[in-house]
Amino acid sequence: MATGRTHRPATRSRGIPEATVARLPLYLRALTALSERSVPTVSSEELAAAAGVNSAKLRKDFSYLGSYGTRGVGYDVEYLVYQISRELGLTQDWPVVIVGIGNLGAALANYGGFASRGFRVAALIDADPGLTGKPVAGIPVQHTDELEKIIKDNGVSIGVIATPAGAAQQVCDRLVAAGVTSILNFAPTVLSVPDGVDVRKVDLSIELQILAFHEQRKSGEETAAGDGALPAAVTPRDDSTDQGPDGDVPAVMPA
Amino acid sequence: MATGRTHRPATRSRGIPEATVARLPLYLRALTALSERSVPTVSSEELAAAAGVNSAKLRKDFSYLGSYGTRGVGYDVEYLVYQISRELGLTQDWPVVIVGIGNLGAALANYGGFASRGFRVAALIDADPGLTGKPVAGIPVQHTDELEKIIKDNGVSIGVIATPAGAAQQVCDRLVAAGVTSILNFAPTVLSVPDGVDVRKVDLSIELQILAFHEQRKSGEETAAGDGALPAAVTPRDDSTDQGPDGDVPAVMPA
DNA sequence: GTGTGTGAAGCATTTCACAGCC
DNA sequence: GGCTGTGAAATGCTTCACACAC
Repeated sequence: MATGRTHRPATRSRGIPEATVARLPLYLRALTALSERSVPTVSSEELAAAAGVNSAKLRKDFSYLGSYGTRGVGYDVEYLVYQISRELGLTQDWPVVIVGIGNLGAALANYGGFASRGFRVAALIDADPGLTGKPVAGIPVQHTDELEKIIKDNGVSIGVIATPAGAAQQVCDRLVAAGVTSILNFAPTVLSVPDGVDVRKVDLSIELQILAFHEQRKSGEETAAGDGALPAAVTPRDDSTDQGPDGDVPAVMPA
Repeated sequence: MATGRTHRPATRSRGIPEATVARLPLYLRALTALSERSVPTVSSEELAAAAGVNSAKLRKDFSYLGSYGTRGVGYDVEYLVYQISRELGLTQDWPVVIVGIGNLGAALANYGGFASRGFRVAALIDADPGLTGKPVAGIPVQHTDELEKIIKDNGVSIGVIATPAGAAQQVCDRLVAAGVTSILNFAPTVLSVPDGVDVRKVDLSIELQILAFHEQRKSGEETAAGDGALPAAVTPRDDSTDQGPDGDVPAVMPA
């Protein structure tokens, strides 16, 4: 439906809730898989299960994008893939630089999920001269001295920091000064950036700590410890069909 | 699905809100840094800045743990480190196995943040016989066939999956069957697990997509594209002093 | 009948703002 | 006087439940 009204409805100018934005990539991944299997349409129930959320949430999320479904039928897979891609800005190609080519940086460089989703690794950068010129994932590593030039020549606006914590802020400052306005930070440090620059962080040890917290309460049954503190015991968290944590948080990659 | 019951009345009594749990590791990291510099006390304002959140939120978070501060003064650094560590279950040692020793698995094995935080890499596991016996981060890789034995012999309850997406569910099933009850998943797939098992996921391409979404609206403006319509705004995001994207909810999940 | 789209209700989290203790 | 701890208000997110379109 589109044609007629397209008003961006309602949702007021602000747009789409952050929580919804964080789930769009999940829907997109599930839809892409369906698309590859040539499935023409899906119901909110099926898609929700594939994405690991519940259907009411999914329908609500989609309602912020517009009315892209057909009552009594479901959603057209291809059409939704396109709409979500567009909403996320993936119909354009984003050049990305990865700074810090250690184990993690190399893992990121090799991550296939980039290219397939509108991202292109424009350059790999490391401060170690010994790495300069050496190819990683087919791309030669360049020295940090070139950072500013690389950013400018390639029109890079998204940078990934995979350096040790001690170097992160400095790298961040240089990226920002060179024009980067979105940063994905893997270093365990809080980065400070000027207004207008977005930072998202992924911290492996934080995720593990959160798991440890819940793990601790499972075996500990008595609840008691101390005083009445824990809730009931065994079942700690919730219930729904959701799998994702996400609401936001962290994020990922495979290798 | 799930459910039958549901609603755990949740966090009632002493239960700590998920959003708070997700921030405790941040506070702990900031406090550890202060501790290393031998700083004896901090105010909520200072600590909040170091952790990248605002002070009201931090005080509220701490209020769920108890009254560990001193009015007019602030918090005792060492004491808080201890209390938070205890709350997170880090005063005990958690053996962890990493399955899938590709670039990412190797990066995780080498990640120093583990050992320093109550986690111990008990074993590295990979399906490639060519890797068996080869040391990574000083630990010899073991073959997948040994998975169940390793889990049991070491009393492992937390597993990290860093395999390709196609192998993830299978690995997950084996981990769970062998007794693992918390899983950190780096593979871009939704895992299904029985009730009582927590899964957290980290997905790099999702994080990048979220950045792309915001990036798009910055320069955006012209926008147009197609039919839809982006809102107008140039500056969409944010505001506060927080750095994390997080806002979101974190994640745990049962399944 | 079937499954979407969405007000309205229900919860959770954040922020405010100030009383209370040092 | 300074800074914590916390009710209460504000905001944001999720779930419910049902009218409506197909």
